Parts: sequence; structure tokens; C-alpha cells
Amino acid sequence: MLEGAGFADWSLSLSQGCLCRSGQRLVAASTIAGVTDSAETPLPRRIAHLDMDAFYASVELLRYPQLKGLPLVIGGGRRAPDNALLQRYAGQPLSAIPVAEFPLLKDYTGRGVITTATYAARQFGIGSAMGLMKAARLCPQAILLPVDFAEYRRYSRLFKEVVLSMAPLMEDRGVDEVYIDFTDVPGGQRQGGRSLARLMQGAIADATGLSCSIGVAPNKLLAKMASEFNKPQGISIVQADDLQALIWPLACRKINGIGPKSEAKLQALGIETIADLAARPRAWLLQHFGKSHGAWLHEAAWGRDDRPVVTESEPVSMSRETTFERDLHAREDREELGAVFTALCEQVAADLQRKGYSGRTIGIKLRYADFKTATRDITLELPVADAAAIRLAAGQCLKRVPLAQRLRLLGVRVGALVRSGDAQALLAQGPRPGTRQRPVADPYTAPLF
DNA sequence: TCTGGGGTCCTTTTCCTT
DNA sequence: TCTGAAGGAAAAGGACCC
Repeated sequence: MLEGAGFADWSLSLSQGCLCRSGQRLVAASTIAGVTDSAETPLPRRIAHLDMDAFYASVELLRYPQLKGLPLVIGGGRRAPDNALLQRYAGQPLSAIPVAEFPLLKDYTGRGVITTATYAARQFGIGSAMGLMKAARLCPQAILLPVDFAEYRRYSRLFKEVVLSMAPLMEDRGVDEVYIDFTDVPGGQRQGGRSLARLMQGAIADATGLSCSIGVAPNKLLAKMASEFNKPQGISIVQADDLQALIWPLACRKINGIGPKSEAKLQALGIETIADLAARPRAWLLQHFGKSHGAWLHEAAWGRDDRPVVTESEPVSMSRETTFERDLHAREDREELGAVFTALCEQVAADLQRKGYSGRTIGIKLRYADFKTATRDITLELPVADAAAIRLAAGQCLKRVPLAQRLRLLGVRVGALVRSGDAQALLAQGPRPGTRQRPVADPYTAPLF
């Protein structure tokens, strides 16, 4: 929430008004605001969102500068050509590998999607999440690189270290973005946050060679939108009273949390822009979107968001899943499926043990040939982290799911995580009282499919 | 013709206990 | 033993994000 300062009062007075599409009321209301934020007036909250520019592609271009400007596609998962050229050119600088040596999209066969595509590739109509085979028809000459998460994580750690060295309150939001609380950082509110943002951009560029965009606003919701305004290498400051001018003209989809489904529903109701959304009475939104979602939509449209910057969090679940090269059938491909299933359990177990967690809820995920998804899970009395126990429980789940249709994906998940030290304490205590008793699982060796 | 993998959070339904 | 209500936990599905 934009607590304290005039903004909260301002938005309240606005939301109580009856808005009309003409905007007359909006203009009138904006005069009520009177909120000015001079450089010397600290706000109760000044939150930044930092987003690395075209992160994966930029990291690849640091290694392979010779590919700059060429249509470049990263993706394909494990099936992407694992660069044999890295071995062939071992010992030589990567930048010396001739462009002609790189694998081309047209030579790729099999499943997989594009994780990211450079601007030069996008010009051919290629975009993230597109199937690689389709992309190959649109731009066969594009260079295809495998996703190298280890390398992206390495750069991710680098830029986050820089951020933390300048502002200690940072929320990790994935490999390429963070929220940062500028409020109490010395100089963090100078020029609305622009000074610190500029310093941060420079320090990150020095440390990594990469550029980023930063948005600074009174809360996370607005900061996230602001960081999109001037990409790449942008800095955008959104003040409380910029809501109408900068936020309301945007499509609803620009709100973090409104995805394709919500957008379609909003459009069907005649709501295109955030201004349209803000103009709908709160009660009307509650009626059409339910209590929780409706209230959130209303708050978001009015730029209100009181979520704190969360610097530490515990994982809730860990999972592994895989899409097969071809659709498999439970009966005809029983052995292959069994082997994949066991491997997934072992991978999750290894992840849990490496990170020091155990979990009580074991689940499976199946995706059928028609892309429909089914999940099943079971909650055990006590947390586990070993492959055999996970496989045992996951095998139980497997018995509760239809297996007539061919499968394209299989996954294993462990949830309700606790730190393994705490798990030991739970084991010593014995089963939790009041937990629902489930039938005991079959032996580990029981056939799965 | 296609549509990855690893997460979080929320809602609805189902199941169990009292 | 059956029935029904209520509350809570677990299960299932879905939306969304990076």
C-alpha cells in the first residue's frame, strides 16, 4: 500500500468517485491529488524493479560476439544440439569459432520450444514458446544454441551480488530480475531513485558486461511496469500521480498477474486498458471475477500494492519432469516409462538432498498426447527425501490415473517441504496426530505401469 | 503442426472426522 | 448402523511467472 503519503488518500477519493470513460471525472480527480514528490521529499516506499535486458541472448553474445546481429534462437531443451564445436575448438577462444560452424535451426528435428530469440530472429515472426519446427520454417537460417542454465545462473549471481552490495533489501524473482527496496538506501530517493538506478546500471555493466532496465515506483506492481517502459538500458520513475498518464493507457495484460486467460475474459467484457478496468466499480469486478481476484484487479488498476520486498523465502516444492521424444504408451512402452519414472524420482531426491530438504507430499504429473494434464498426489505421515520412498509414493499415485492414452510428459514432485534437520525431529516424534490415514503403499518392486 | 521445465499461488472439489 | 451437517485437510486443476 502507498501508506502514509497523500497517494493513499488520493486514490481513495478517486475510487469513491463514479468514473466515466470520457475521463472528465478523472481529470477532475487528479487535481485532488496534489501529490508532488520533489527530490528532497522522501516517500514511505521507493521500490525498484530491475530486469536484465535480453538476458540469455546477451550472455551468449558475451561468449560468441561473432554472432552479434544474426538471427539467434536459444532453446530445444536437452534435445538441442549440444555444441560439439565446443569440444572441437577446445583450448581456443570461443570468439574464434567461425559463424559457419554453428548449428542452424533448419537442421533441428524433434520436439522443443524457443526459450528466447534475438531481435534479428523475431523479425521473421519467431518468438518465445514457439515450437522449434515451426520456427525453422519461418527462419531456417537462424543459429540455434542450447540453453546453458549453468552459465546464466553464474551471471545471475554476479549481478545480484552487485545489487546487494549497493542495497541490502533485495527480493530474488528468478534468474534475471529482482525487486530492490530503495527507501532507506542513502541517496536511494534522490531524483526519485534515478541516481541510484543509474549507479547500479553502471556497476552491473562493469561487473558483467550486461545491461539492465530499472523502474522505480511507490510499490512493486508499478515498479515492474516501469521497468518495461524504456528497454533496453532504461530507467523509468513512476510517481503516485503518474497513474493516469503512464499506467492507465496500457493494456491490462501489462499488469503482472494478468495472463492470457484473464485478458481474454476482460476483453470479452469490453475492458481493454487499465483505465477501462479502473473505471469499473469494485462491486462489479467482485461479481464477475470473484471476491479475491476481483478485489485484486481493482487494487491493481488503481496502482495499489502493499506487498513487501521479501528478502528470504523457503522453497515450497521441488519437481522434475520430462517430455518424451515421442508419445509413449503405458503398456507398449512400459519398460521405457518405468526407467524414466525411476530416474525422475532419483533426480528429485538428489535435488532435495543437495539442498537439504524433505517433503511429505509426493505427486506425479502426466500430460497426455492431447496435451491434457493430470496430477495426483499423496501426503505421507512423515517427510522423505530418498529416491526409493519417493518412488514408492509416486507409484501409488500412478495407480489412480487413467493410462489408456499415450503420454508425452511425466513428472514427479515433492511438496510440503521442511528442512531435513526439522524432518529428523519429526521422525523422532512419530506420525502427526490427526493426519488422514492412507492405505499403505505397495512394495518398491511393484510394477508401475 | 505445434506447444519446455521449474516454480508459486489460488479455487474448487473431495474426503475424512466429529 | 444410518444420516446429515460442518469444518478442515488433502487432492486436483488451473492461471500465471521466469
